[in-house]
Amino acid sequence: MNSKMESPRGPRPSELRRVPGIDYGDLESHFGYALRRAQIASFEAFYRASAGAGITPPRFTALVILHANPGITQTTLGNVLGTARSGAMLLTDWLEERGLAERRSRADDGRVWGLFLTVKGEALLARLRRRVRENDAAFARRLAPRERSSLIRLLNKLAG
Amino acid sequence: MNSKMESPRGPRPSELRRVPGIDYGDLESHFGYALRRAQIASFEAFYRASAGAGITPPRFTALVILHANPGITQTTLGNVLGTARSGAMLLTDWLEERGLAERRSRADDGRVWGLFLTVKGEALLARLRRRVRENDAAFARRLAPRERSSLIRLLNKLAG
DNA sequence: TATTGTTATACTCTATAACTATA
DNA sequence: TATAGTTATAGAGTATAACAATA
Repeated sequence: MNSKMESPRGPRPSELRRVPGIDYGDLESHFGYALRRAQIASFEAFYRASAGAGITPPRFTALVILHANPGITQTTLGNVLGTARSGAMLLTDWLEERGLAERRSRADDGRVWGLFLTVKGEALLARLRRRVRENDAAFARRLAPRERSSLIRLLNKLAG
Repeated sequence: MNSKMESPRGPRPSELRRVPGIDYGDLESHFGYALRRAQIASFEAFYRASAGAGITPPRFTALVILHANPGITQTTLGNVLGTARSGAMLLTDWLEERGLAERRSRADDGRVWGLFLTVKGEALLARLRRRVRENDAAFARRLAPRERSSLIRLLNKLAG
């Protein structure tokens, strides 16, 4: 791991742990609140796994998508990530500056770039994938095996 | 509802819907990704319910907490919301400027404010609570009744 | 005309650090 | 000394709008 950490400032996952003596009202019965709490907990787990590489969840998603869909355009990447074109551009810049991805011009359409992971990008993804998976598994260990598959299924059903 | 909408710009929940023809790799099997997708979907539902009032999920949480814990301090509110003191301050300012909450000095400790909802704040909370609950229920209708209680239980177990 | 990538700009959220008043 | 609130500042993320090149 590199000892030079990126972005020591800026938004990191907050704690959102229970504060003793506080009455949370009916918050616990809301799906929105329960999802928010669980997602923040999972963010924490992710950051522990990817600390030092500067890889956030959206960036990790971009690496996975580029690996599985070589030659994808920036606009499509933005659609997958749910961001505007300009955001996909900044993300692509970030990856390219670090030599993780590259833009290649495409003969069939002069307007678009095809995006590809570099060898370095593929290597980082392979390393991260292992650690993220381990961390995801460790995080999920709070549940019984049957509960885990049940939760994934329910979440995907809920997300539509 | 007021026709004057707040913050027409700025971050709103993005879509993050499946893009046809894209290979998502093993993203679906990650808890982090499934949680993120489900949470964004629930954000969308929340924003539909609270559109126009400028109430975000953290602000709604603050209203609920202030209602259930009258006289709470800003620092404690920040702990509940998982934000720094300065963030709790800005949130309190926002609520106070709109006449939803007020700061009262406390005789026992000159350093702190006691925070309270105003009559207007209580009224807004009552209205929002109904609509948020309805929307939460509509959102959850994608699941069978037994699945809903199961999901809430699993999420809370996961969040710790 | 419509779309892609780009650039410029603005806004929200939230963190850190230093300051003041009080404990 | 420690803590609450405050203020100032900075940074990340992301949106909108306008522009040039290409379809």
